[in-house]
Amino acid sequence: MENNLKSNLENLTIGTFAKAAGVNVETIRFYQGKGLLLEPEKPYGGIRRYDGSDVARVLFVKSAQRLGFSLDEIADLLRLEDGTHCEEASHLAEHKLKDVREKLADLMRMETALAELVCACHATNGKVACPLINALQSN
Amino acid sequence: MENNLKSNLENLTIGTFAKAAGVNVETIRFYQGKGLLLEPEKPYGGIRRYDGSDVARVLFVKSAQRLGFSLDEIADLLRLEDGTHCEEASHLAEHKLKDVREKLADLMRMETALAELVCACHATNGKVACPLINALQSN
DNA sequence: CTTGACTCCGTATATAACTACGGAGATAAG
DNA sequence: CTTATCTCCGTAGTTATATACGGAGTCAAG
Repeated sequence: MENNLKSNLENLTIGTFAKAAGVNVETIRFYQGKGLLLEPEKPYGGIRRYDGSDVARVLFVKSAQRLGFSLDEIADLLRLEDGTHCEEASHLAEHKLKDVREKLADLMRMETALAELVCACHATNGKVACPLINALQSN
Repeated sequence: MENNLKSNLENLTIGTFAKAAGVNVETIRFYQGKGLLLEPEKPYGGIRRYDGSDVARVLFVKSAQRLGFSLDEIADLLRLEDGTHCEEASHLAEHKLKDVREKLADLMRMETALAELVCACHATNGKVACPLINALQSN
C-alpha cells in the first residue's frame, strides 16, 4: 500500500476514474467525444490513465449541469481555462457572468417564495396561495 | 400599466396563449399531458380558452427550467400551489428549499470565479489559471 | 355559405444527454 | 499460463423535452 490522499487519484484506469467521479464509464467516453474531457495518450496499444484533475473536471461538469448549463455551455466555460485567447475568454466570461447573476436573482426569489410557503404552511395549517409563480414572474 | 398585461390576457385561444408565453402550441399541449397545465373545459365541441394565469404558469416553468429543475420537479413545485395537503407540501417545499440553497451556493462560487477571471484577464492580458473548476469543487 | 386561419388530437420525428451491448485485446491474481 | 476482470471502440437503445405533420372539426370575415 501507498500514500493515501492524492496518490489515490493518480494513474487511474477509466473504471476507477469513473467511480471516483460518480459517473459511469460510458459517460466519460461520451464527454471525451464532446470535447469536455481530453483523451489521454494511450501507451502503445495499452490502457489510458487518468488523474485527479480529470475527476475535478467531471465534478465541475456535473455541478454546472445542476445549475442549468448545457454541456455545450459548459464546454464554453471550460475553454476559458486554457488561458489563451484572453480577449475572447474574457468576453465569454462576462456573458456567462450575466447569465449566472440572472440565475442567482431567480433562485433568490424562489428561495424567498419557498421559505414563505413553508412558514405559512406551518403557521396556518390551511390554504395558502402559492407565491412561487409570482416569485419568478417579477422579472 | 400594471393591469394592462393582465387585461390583455383573457379568453386566449391556444395560439395566442402560446405566443404570449413565448412557446409553441405543441409545447402547451405537451405540458398539459405532463400535468403542468390544466386543460380548460371545452365548451361543447368548441375551442378551449386560456388566460394570464396560464401564461404565468408557463413562464414559471421556463424560469425554473433555466435553474436546472426538471419538468417533474417543477410539477412537484406547482403542486404546492393548490393549498391542500399542507403537511406534504410543506415537506416538499423544505426539500426544494435545501436544493435551491445548494444551487445558490454553487452559483455564488461560480460568480466569484467568473468575476475573478474577467478581472484577471483584463489586468494581466496573459495566461490565467481558471478558478472555475476549483470554485465548484470546494463543496 | 364559402374560404382561410385556427383548433383538436394522434402519431411521428428531433435533440440532448446519456446507457447498454458485444467482441477483441490488455492486465493482474493465482 | 490460465482465467477473471477490465479496457477499447463502435453501434444501438433510452429518457426527457420538445417539434413537426396531417386530417377533421370550428370560427369569423367577406
